[in-house]
Amino acid sequence: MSAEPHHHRPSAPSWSTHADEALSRRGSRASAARNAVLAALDSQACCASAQEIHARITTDGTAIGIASVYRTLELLHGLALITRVDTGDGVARYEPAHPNGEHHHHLVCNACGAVEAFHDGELEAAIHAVADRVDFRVDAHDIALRGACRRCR
Amino acid sequence: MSAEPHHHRPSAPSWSTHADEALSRRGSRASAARNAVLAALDSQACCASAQEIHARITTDGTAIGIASVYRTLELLHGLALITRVDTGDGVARYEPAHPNGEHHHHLVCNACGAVEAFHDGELEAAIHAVADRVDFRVDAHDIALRGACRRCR
DNA sequence: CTCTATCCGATAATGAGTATCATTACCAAC
DNA sequence: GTTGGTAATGATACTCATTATCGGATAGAG
Repeated sequence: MSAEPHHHRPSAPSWSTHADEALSRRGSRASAARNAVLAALDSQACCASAQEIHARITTDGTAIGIASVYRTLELLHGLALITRVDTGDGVARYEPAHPNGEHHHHLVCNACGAVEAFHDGELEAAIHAVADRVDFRVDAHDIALRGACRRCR
Repeated sequence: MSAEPHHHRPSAPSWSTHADEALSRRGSRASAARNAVLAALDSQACCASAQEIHARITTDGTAIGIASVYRTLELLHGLALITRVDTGDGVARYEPAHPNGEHHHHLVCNACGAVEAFHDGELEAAIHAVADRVDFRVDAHDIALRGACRRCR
């Protein structure tokens, strides 16, 4: 296992480095397709669909098959390295899952489909309280608030 | 606004009656297909997909087209008479939305796909607090807790 | 009863996601 | 450096939920 490169770049604890390591540990091999998907995920602001990710990679000059995007996303999701976000339009979107458990939830505009992120500590606390109370082992939670964004209101 | 019928029958304030009235008010016509879908929704325990609803109606001896099920669900959803539940398996499920705003959320088993319902007042309160704080008009919220049900744990 | 807007059901089209499979390429061992 | 086992790739065929289309049926007002 190679040592972690302790660079002088504070702005990039880089989720993709974390993901890369987890994949290596898992015995997965590096490849152009996988690197491109990791890089795309790392640089996206919020969630993105498989096709959006593929389009961006293609635009950036790397030609990879759409199947590889789906495969990589499935693999990453299985390892809990990315989170699937379902906005209700029949398209799965994904975003990096940070190892410290830090995460956010989404505001979905019913009119234009825009997605915004928010975080709220009390909401998280309420979720955890419920999780302790039910007869169910809760591993994750998805919350979406739906309505109208500022522009569509 | 008509008075709420204060019957001696606590088990049947009947959502479908409420839905029927809302549809008539809207100028929609009654039909065998629509009635069958309303009845199916009214009698289901939790959420059901379009195909499940269609299968049940067919089994019960009424032959209607699958397109009518989708059409009716779309109409009802547009009037906020039903709620769409997305469990992440690419299939939309629906359940009656009760006029008093009473609703529940879902526990989804990642292993077997089972869906259970739960309700929690504090969670609702936390949601409303967030809704007031964000720059977004929040009309509805979806919450899904994912993990393993008792049998799959 | 007639007329017309609405709804119906069968089916074709759409589109996201998955399975298949021959080929390619990583990488540990030699 | 070469090699061999095997995972990964990409093109494409496929599945399947959902939507669009369209000719015919029907509710329900007048």
